[in-house]
Amino acid sequence: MFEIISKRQNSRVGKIRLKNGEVNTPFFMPDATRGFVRSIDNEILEEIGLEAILINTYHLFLNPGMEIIKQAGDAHNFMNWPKPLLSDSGGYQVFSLIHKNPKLGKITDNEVIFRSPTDGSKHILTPEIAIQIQFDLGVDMMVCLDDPPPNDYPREKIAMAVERTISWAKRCKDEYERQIEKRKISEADRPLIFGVIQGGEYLDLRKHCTQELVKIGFDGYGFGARHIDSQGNFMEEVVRETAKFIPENALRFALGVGTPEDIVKCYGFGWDMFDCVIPTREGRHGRLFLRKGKNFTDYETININNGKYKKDFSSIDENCGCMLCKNHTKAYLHHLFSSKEMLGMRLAAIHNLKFYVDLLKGLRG
RNA sequence: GGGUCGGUGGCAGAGUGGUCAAAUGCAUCAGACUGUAAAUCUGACGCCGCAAGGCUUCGGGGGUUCGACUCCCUCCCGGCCCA
Repeated sequence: MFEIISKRQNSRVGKIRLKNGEVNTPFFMPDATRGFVRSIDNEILEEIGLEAILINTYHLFLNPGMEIIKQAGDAHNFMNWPKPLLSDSGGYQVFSLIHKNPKLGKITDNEVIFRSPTDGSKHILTPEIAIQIQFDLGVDMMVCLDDPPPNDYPREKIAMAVERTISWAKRCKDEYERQIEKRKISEADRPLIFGVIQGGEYLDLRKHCTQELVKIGFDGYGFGARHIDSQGNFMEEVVRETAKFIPENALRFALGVGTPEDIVKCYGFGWDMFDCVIPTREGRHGRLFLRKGKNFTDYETININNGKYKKDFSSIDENCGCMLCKNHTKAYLHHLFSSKEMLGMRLAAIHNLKFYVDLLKGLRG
């Protein structure tokens, strides 16, 4: 399923063959958390050159709910995205909702109880349910439910989260095998399954977690929680060394990574897969990633909201061929943003995604 | 001409004797955003100062008062009503 085509030091270029198509590694997936990349149609995502996108178990489970998705067939049919999909397990919501705001739910060794921030309703996710949902979504790659604690938690709490993540990973793998058998899925069509490595900033915990997950056995391993420390600095050593604990023939997924420079660094350390909200969210907020030359790793960012762009009729990024750069000036994009016109946010998000796609293409060589 | 209501910071608009350099919204100027509770959030926004603090403000002028954006007089300007 995963084939390494070339290697250089720790990094590698490869190809994954999945039920719904091939994906060249390293690659970046935009987050279509609720079944859509905000403001951007799938047709444009394909046109930009994206080969896979990420959807979220928790969010789709809540809305529209699995009944609707099953009626449509699966998530590919529902979204009309025939190419590979990866679903995140809802583990990140354990972090972003509950760890950050305990009122929004409760984590026990057995399950996660979410309280919907919008209507207060209760939703339970167990490792088994998370896997069942992901089979119903019909994705090409799925992720085990995990417990990602904030990096500034004390060591003993991080260690607890590691043990919980390992035990949930085992339950996920068991459920995965049950589902494969029950649904009579062939080896060629089976979705890949990823374990998630926790351990915060502690390399020994990361190592222990990885080793235990490898014992269970997964197609790929994700670097979980956050790859930046509580001060916002890239955890270079932990991210670099953790990659080395993962078997070479397994995929290495740097979850939630990241800025272009973080992605480039992670790639150098041997990570193959990335996803992040940065290009779309920051685009919507007016931040644009611009190449400084032909070399995509040399870039700068601008905030198109800044007053200095009001009369700047220069092109946005001469080295980009996206619909924004082909057709419009900085002054015009500034005007769209100051008018709060959604077209501006949309064009900026499209541009940033194109920047990411090209960056990854550049890494592949 | 008579009556009446009103004139507050870039705009809109609170405030009606001290707690007011003056609510709030908008605009403006910046910043943040990393497996999406995010078209969101944060800060600045009279002048000087890093700050403590100081200085000058609520149409103009004059007055009452320990103290006025708030009360009185007058002038200017605007809305509405009557002639």
